[in-house]
Amino acid sequence: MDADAFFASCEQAIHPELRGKPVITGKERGIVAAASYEAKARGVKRGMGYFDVKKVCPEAIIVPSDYETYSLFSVRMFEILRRFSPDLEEYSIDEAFVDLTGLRRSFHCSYGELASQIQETVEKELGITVSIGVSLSKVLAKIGSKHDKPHGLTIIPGKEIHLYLDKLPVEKLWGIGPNTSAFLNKLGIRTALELAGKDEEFIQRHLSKPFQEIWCELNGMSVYPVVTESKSSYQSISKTKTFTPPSTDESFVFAQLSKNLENACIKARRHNLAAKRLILFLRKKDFRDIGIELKLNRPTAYPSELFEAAREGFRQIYQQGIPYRLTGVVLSGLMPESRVQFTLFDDTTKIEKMAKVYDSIDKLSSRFGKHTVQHASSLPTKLQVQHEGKRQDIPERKTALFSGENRRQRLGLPMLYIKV
DNA sequence: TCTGGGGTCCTAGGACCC
DNA sequence: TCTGGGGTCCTAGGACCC
Repeated sequence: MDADAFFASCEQAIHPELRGKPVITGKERGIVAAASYEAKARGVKRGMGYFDVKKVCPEAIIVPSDYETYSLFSVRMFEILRRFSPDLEEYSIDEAFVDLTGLRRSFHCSYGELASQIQETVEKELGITVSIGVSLSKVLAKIGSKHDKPHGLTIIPGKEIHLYLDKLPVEKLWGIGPNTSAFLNKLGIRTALELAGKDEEFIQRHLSKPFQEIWCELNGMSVYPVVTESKSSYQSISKTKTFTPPSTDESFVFAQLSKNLENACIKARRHNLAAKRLILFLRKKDFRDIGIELKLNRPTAYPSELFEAAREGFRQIYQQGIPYRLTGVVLSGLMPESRVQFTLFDDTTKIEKMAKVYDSIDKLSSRFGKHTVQHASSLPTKLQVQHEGKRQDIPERKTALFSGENRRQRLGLPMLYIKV
């Protein structure tokens, strides 16, 4: 099951005055996150900039994304599905896989009728429409759900699989991206049916595991399980930010990185996680990335423990005079904070102090808003305006430097700016 | 489609070990 | 000191997804 234009539909569900109108979400990002079908009909696409949106659809109503509301709709949607089957995979905020096997008996109806009931219930209770595909495997069900949108219900029985794969280009398949499509095309395979029709030996010779699995699924052999357990934790946490125009200002670029690092750590601490590895990367104007992965002495989610490594890593990847458009950090090798052990050589007193500092920072943030206290190294973020000739002073906020800056530096403690 | 942000998993090859 | 054969772990990078 896949909700139709989910974010936009949620907006229309709670704001009746938006119904029937071209609605776009993602105002805060500057690009289209979701577009209602009214907007899509006028040529609005995901990822479009608003300049282009205004051209094709001047009457579009653009609203900021409201993730809390969408999550609420999502939760309620999954609750409805659970009434039908406990074997539910929450695949994304607006998509789910449900294993209906065996349920014809208890509901006294066919799988198709069951799906139809699900669809009606969601639409009646939540006021949004969904599309459903019913078939023998997840890949086939996904094809079905996309086959007829919005408000579609497509059943693909084993005998009719070929009818749905025939006209379907391989690049439309779930799990096959531009690269594999190009490769398959070189092998003379253009449609999903051509891929499914190859024999097993051919598939094993030319393709790696993920694509062998897709081949099985296309042929009605289910190999992807419906994963019932909800994702409890993260493998990695990343924060990236694009800035325009691209910058050659080293301190500005590092400040961006620093800010991302702070944000990633905030998220890690919120989930009580500590990272064993830190990845830094910069994206050049031409969209090529350069990055470095650093092993940390101690799993941590405290920026002040990471800055030294980050500075060194940054020094290694940063090239003078090259314009960058984005910085990113990834915290990986995550483990529960409670399982972090001290080594013989850790300065436990210092670490405990640091823990207290960050605990306080997090408390202040929850009371007064994010970044009430932030690291000084993230501050040059606001100095961007130099491209127009002169630097502006730190705007927006009046800031005061914590006294004792040098002493804090000596102690390896973070420097703090306080919003007044 | 000249391109935003946050994720996951797989694979090849090197380092190292017995 | 050189050699064969077999295995594990780690890392960089690729490919995809929403």
